[in-house]
This record gives sequence, structure tokens and C-alpha cells, in this order.
Amino acid sequence: MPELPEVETIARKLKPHLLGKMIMEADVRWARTLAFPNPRKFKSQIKGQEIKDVTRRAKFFIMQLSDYSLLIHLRMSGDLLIKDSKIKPEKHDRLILKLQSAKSSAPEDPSNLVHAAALRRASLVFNDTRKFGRVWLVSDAAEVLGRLGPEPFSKKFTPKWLHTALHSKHRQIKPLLLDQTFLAGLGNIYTDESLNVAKVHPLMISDAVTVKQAEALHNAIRNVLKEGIRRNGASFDWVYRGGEFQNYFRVYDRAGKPCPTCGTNIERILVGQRSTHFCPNCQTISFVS
DNA sequence: CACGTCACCTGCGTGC
DNA sequence: TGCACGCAGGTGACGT
Repeated sequence: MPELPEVETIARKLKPHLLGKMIMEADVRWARTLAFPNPRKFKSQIKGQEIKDVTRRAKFFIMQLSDYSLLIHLRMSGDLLIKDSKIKPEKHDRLILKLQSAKSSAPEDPSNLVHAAALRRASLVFNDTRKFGRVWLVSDAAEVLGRLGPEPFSKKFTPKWLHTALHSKHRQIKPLLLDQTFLAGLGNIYTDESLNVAKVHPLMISDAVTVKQAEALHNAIRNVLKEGIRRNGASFDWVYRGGEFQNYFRVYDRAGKPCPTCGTNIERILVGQRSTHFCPNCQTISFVS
């Protein structure tokens, strides 16, 4: 499910309900959810830790604890929600962190991420149907995040940086944008959307991108991600409720439907085993390799 | 270094 | 109805 806007949305919604709470107990319901450390150490180390901050880096949800960083990657089907500890765990709940009761009442959240009744005996629940998601409890977050590329909203990410970086490689641009060590946070949806807005063909070779195209792409990436966040991310099927961005896709999942710019039918191709959607009229390419 | 393939998992929609 | 198949928002380990 989650790319940068979905994780950002989850972090923003959960933050007020988590700050200052103490983690009383961890229920590890699927051991391999823990990338590090093993369940025994995880349980003993996380017990009694206070949640000092809730943030995001790339597609990682991060909780800064008293002595550790807790990192959660939702991969394809993960979700985080706050539930009443009294409610029976669901089939796909993989990790449950029981929280200390609130000292002060957190603001009411009308969305379905947080059930009002849960606020008194709250648990943070990691639900993950496909079991791809992973959790790390480490002393230094850089152990996990060290190789990530820049954040799209950081100062480092400029049109000039993007142009230079694209020219330092000789790769198809779509798989390169999906590479988290190149740029952090884009996934299949937002990459297709950004390339369409920038009018760049997904198979274009990175070092052929012009300065103007790099500027357009830089703009498109920021604007598309911003719109995704503004619409609380994209929701699909039964996974991740509450987002609206799926109603505003220009190309993603729209094969055979008209391009919003020119009306040409959107095409779907495979690029590096990933479904790729683009407008063959707006996103032209003079050569492929 | 760039790219293809497979693996990790479950569940849903489609077509026979 | 049953069943096989293809598909899904991500990443990492291989081999060429």
C-alpha cells in the first residue's frame, strides 16, 4: 500500500495519540515481522519505553523512544491503527503495542484510524495481510535508514541536484525513481503520476533527461506528493481506509481510459516487473536505449 | 553497474 | 460453485 503520502498521513494522524505514552507490553503475533531484534529481546527492550516523537523518513514510520528508535516499514499491505486493548486481535494483526493510559485526553479524531473508545486503553496495532512489513528496534536509526536517498521535500532535492543525479546514472528513469537509495519515498503510483505530469516517458534513459525536463520532473514530484498528502493518500480495496487520492489518478490504474490532458488512451506496460501507466501522446521518447 | 528473475505472502477479481 | 490464474501500493538476494 504505502508510499510517502500514505505513511506521512498515518504518522500525522497517530502522532497526537502516541506522544508521551509509555509502551507497557508488546504482543508479537508473527515473529518474522521483527527484522531486529528477536522477539525475546524486542519485548524486554521496548517495555517501559516512552514515545518521545513520531516521524517519517522515506516510507518508514518512526517512533523515537526513550532509548531506542522503532522503525516500521509497511511494504505492500501494512497498516497502523490505534485500537482499544480490550478488542480481540484480528486475523492479520502482526504486532500489538499496549500503551499506558493517557495522562491528558488527546484530541478527538473523526477519521476511522482512531476509534474514540480506544483512547482510554489504547494499543498501537500493526496489521499486515501479506506479511511483507518489517519492524526494527535499534539504538541508532541510521543502521536502517543509512543508505536512503534524499527526501523529496528536503533542501537537498533541487532541480539541479536531480539533473546531476540523473546524469550520474545510465538507467531507465522509472526504475531509478523507484530506487530508494536514489530518491526516497516514491512508489509505483506516485512515480507514474509524476512522470505523466512532467511529460517524461517511463523508459527514458536517465542521462538523456534535459535541464528543462529535470525541472519539470522536480516540480511534478513535489506537487504530486503534496496532493497525495492533501488527500490523505490513496486507498485501495480493503487496505488503508480514509484516503481520497485514488479518485484523482491521471494515469495509474487507468489503462484504456483517456489522458486528462489530451484524451489519448492511457497505456499499461511492464517496466522492471512493475505495472507502468503513461500517456503515449504526452510522454514521448525519441529513443529507448 | 544495470538489468532480469525469483522469493517473500495473502486475498480478490476474472474467466472457464 | 469450483478452480486456475493473474494481479496487487515493496524490497532484497541472486545471476548474467
